[in-house]
Amino acid sequence: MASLKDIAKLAGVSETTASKALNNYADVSEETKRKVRELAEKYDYTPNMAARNLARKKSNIIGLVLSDIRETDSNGNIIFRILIGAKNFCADKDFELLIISTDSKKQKDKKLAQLCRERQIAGVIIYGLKPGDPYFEEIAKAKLPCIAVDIRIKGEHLATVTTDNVAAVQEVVSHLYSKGHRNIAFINGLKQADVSKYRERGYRKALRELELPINESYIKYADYYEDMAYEKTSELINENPEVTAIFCASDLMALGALRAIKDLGKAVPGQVALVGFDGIQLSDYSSPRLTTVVQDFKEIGRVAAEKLIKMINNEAVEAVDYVPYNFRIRESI
Amino acid sequence: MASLKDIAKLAGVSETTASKALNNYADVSEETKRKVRELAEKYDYTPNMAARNLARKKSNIIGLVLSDIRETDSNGNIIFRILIGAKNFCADKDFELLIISTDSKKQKDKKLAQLCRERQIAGVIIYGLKPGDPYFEEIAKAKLPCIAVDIRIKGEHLATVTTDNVAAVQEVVSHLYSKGHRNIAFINGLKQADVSKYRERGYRKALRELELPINESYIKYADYYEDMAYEKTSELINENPEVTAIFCASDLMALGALRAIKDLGKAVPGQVALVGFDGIQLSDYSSPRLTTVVQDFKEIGRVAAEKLIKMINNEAVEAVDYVPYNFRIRESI
DNA sequence: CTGTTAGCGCGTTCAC
DNA sequence: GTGAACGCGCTAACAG
Repeated sequence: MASLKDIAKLAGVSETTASKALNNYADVSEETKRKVRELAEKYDYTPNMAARNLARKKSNIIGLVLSDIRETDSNGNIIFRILIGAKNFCADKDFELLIISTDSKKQKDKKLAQLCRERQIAGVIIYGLKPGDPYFEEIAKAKLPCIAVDIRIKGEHLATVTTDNVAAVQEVVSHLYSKGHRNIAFINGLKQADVSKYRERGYRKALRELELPINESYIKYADYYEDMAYEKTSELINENPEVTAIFCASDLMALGALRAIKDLGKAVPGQVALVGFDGIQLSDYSSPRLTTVVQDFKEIGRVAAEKLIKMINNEAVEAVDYVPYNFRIRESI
Repeated sequence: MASLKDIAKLAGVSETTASKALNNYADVSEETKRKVRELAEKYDYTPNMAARNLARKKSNIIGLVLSDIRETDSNGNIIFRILIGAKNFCADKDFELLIISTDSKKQKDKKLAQLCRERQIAGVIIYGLKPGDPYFEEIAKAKLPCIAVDIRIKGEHLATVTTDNVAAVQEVVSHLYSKGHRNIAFINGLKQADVSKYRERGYRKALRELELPINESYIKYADYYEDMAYEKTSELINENPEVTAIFCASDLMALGALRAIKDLGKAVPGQVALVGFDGIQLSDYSSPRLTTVVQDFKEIGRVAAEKLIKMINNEAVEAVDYVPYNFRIRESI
């Protein structure tokens, strides 16, 4: 409960001097500094950040904007990992990370800019926003420093952090090819999502470079739902029994695909090789254990926070940062 | 960027009147209120919470204190669910939820009270603190309103939210008994943890009430680690081949136990029935799917936030709240 | 009903 | 080296 005023009084100096002493200003005698600091230590003094930010007209708070979170989602872990990565970095830099959870409805009630003003937020990291969400447009227009995870938005105050989806998928497909597969199908996620587009781009590019024909009936969209992936996979295999490998744009969909393949009486990896994407915990516990592209979400969160803080400090940053992924080969291929 | 001052100026009234109008004070004419509110709406005015809290000498911020979080932990999801539950409730009550992540080292550097002062935190929810952590003692002594999840700490400013572990385990054991099992073993977690104590109490109580002998060699401690559970289970079964049912104090340990049982050439549930605890996502994906006590972590988070806010408002609350669990019977028994 | 004064806890000129 | 004065954005107590 000790305030700067208390410490100043105890030290027999003005608040100004006490403040300067604690902030290590050059124009305060060592003797005074020592005294003030001792007292501060003794009484567990800690500056009130809100008051400090108010006075400095600055803020050390950044927001993590999450849209439509469902705690039951398999991606709960993904969000959590991003959160931890960002949080840890912020802690190191004496920044505060505030979670802002919204949904499409809430976004109509209050602008992001208002939320940020209300909470003194200097910049935001966004994850999970869908095209069409009100914030989506607002961010592009506003001048709020913003890092978009997995979404490409262009602008002076905007930057992106993501996994190199194109390269990752190319690596997957090439590896499948090298194992002898020639009929490689693709269960993609929600068509509108940016990541889906890039993953599909990687798939098509890989096939072209390998001089394999692109069979449009080999591409299905299961919107990142496990059950939908089950259905689409059944469909796929019934229509194209010659398929020997399936790449899914998420592990959860791969799990759905796995069930479908088994239910069709085919063996994984014996008759159909299966690859997922994300590297969620479940992928390591299925049987067979899933070969997948492990994304480093914690690092994504860290890099996002790092870039955002740089932007807030008016330092230049790259428009897009790619965080290394890890193609982890396990039992399903 | 519009401030109260701006709105007041535009409306041609004093800041005070503008403030009163926006906060719906009775002693402001409807006419003035309307005018001020219109302007506020027009310019997207939102009060700066930090400044408001400063002036009111109150805070609408509560902290969620998390210790030693590892994003790779299976309990990442648990923490996340608690977080969402608490967050949603806070959002409804216009409270802010701030995550405070610490570890045993950090706890030595800065007291919890300091962290809270720094961030204007009115009260905290703690989860995952271990006995011996510096904060543990501090919380008992300090006067900070505090809700401990899964930990019993007594005190005026303290309360607990948890699952009724004793009852849950009794239900598990009784059910196993009703299925004909008489040799029921127990893989417990970290002996020092509060939840472990209560789960063990439930186990012993159930056996007593069923008039089954308590065989101490049926009780092992695997500290909530999957690998350790694997070893302890192997040990258990080798020493006591007559065991036909094993209850594990966490799903993750149950997964380790499952591997052990299979590796020993026994079938689940054919030769050994297996029950877990927690209801993590993995429990629903193992084969066989795990029978388990599903804890409602989101609700735990919600109740924790609700109680804490009541305490902050000086309302009376129960010392302990039990959040309903769900004994979910699946394939492993 | 409205405005003046004062202050929350802190940082920043700018004289002294 | 030091401190008085002022302001950050807002609210509370009190006059008018």
